[in-house]
Amino acid sequence: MANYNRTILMGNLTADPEKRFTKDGSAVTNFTVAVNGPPSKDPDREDEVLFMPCVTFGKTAEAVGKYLSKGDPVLVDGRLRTDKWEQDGEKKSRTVLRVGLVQFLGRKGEASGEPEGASDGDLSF
Amino acid sequence: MANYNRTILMGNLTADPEKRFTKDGSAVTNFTVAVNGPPSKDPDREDEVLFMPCVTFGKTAEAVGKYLSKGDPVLVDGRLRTDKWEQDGEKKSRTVLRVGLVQFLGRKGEASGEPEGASDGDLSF
Amino acid sequence: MANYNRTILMGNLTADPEKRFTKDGSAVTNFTVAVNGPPSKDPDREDEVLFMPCVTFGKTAEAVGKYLSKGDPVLVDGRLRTDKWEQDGEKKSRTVLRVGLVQFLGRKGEASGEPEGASDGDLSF
Amino acid sequence: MANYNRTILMGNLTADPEKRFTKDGSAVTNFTVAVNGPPSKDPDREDEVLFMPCVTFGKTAEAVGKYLSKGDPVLVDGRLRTDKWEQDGEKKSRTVLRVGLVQFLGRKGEASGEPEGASDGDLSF
DNA sequence: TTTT
DNA sequence: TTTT
Repeated sequence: MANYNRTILMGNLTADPEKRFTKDGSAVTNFTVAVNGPPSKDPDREDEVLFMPCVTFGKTAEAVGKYLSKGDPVLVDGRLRTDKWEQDGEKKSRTVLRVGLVQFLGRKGEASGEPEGASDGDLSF
Repeated sequence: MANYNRTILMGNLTADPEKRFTKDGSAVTNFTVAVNGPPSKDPDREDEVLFMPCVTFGKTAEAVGKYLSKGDPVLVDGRLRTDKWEQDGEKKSRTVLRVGLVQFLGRKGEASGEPEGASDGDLSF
Repeated sequence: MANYNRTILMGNLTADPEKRFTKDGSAVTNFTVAVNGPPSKDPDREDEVLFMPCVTFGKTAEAVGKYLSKGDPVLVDGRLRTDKWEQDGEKKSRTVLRVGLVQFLGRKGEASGEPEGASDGDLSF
Repeated sequence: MANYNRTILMGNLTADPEKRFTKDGSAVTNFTVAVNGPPSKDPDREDEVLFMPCVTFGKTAEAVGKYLSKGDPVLVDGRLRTDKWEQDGEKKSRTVLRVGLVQFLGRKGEASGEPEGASDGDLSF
């Protein structure tokens, strides 16, 4: 059976990333990327915004926790996953992006030509 | 501000697509694509599956409604969007894929070499 | 038969774009994007760089010709195509990216937080 | 500086893949994928076809050499690279896709629903 | 819950 | 809610 799963987003962090550690000591970092759609032509409709919850692991998680903060622009590349859990006996689910590669695109409102780096999970050139 | 939004998935329809029409007569078709992850190594954890709700519009929506059904393999290419609504006074949201391009990959369990077509939204070669 | 063709690159213009017009008056703009690979670990090997020749048409071509110049960072999204021609009786070919969407990512060495725009071919959100 | 490089193609092998081994014994497999564009509306112009030279390494290269042959449909995901060499004192270059992930989509003209596998480079779900 |  |  044929399966493929790839998402590429560019946008801004809605808040500082949250880093935690698993029992075996490896980092897991969560953050949300806001990706704006085009300005709506209809003045009564607000612009479309995608708020995408993201997770990273390992080295990438370390880098994200260390270098990114609220408002920073990033490009993320990863695979979508349905997260499932129960809350008050109710089944809940949401789509999360498991990010393999993060490209830092500068700081919030700062120079773009230069200072970024890449946190390249396992996706080498 | 820099934004980009692209998702490419390959998987199978979880059910027959649901076609409806807007007031102005254009088609809107909803369906869900199941994308399997790799078989889990841990026998106690079930395999990861992504269930991605998809929407299509216009000509693509017509084609999807006409040619696809439960189980059929497809490749979809589109942009993610956060859908928001209220239910019993509670704010709800979920991520939906607005599909621009659908590639039919044959019918459920049928020959793949030949019979597919493409429903190419506005994304021409 | 099933076909799909998508390329997403982020890099910098190697030179000012070249705009021309077709007989029917629509714009065609050519440019090349340099995409750097990761720094080579082997000090004797030079870093990998991709030089990708790109073409754009219509409104996107106008915008590229007007707003981009040598060194500017961009994200491009499009489809690859094999260009063929004859030179001195020899058959030549090369791969070119037909760009549908260009995201301006600021000017060479300039602020990134703000001044970019998007030239969105036919790929609406 | 911000760089990103991703290509996703679906098409058919133009010939049997060619496997060789590096001095250190790891496999390198070359093949070309033909990706058809939409049927040309102009009957005098032949349809666009992309012929993309691809390389794979390691485990993926083994799998490609073992399971794929001329005509087989595949999805490939990777990064573009400019290959340079000299021929008769002339500098030559061409674009090649360094494939990280290969999805087998069945055999030439065979059933698609079932028999494929994935050769997942380092790009796990 | 949200970013620019 | 789920597909192969």
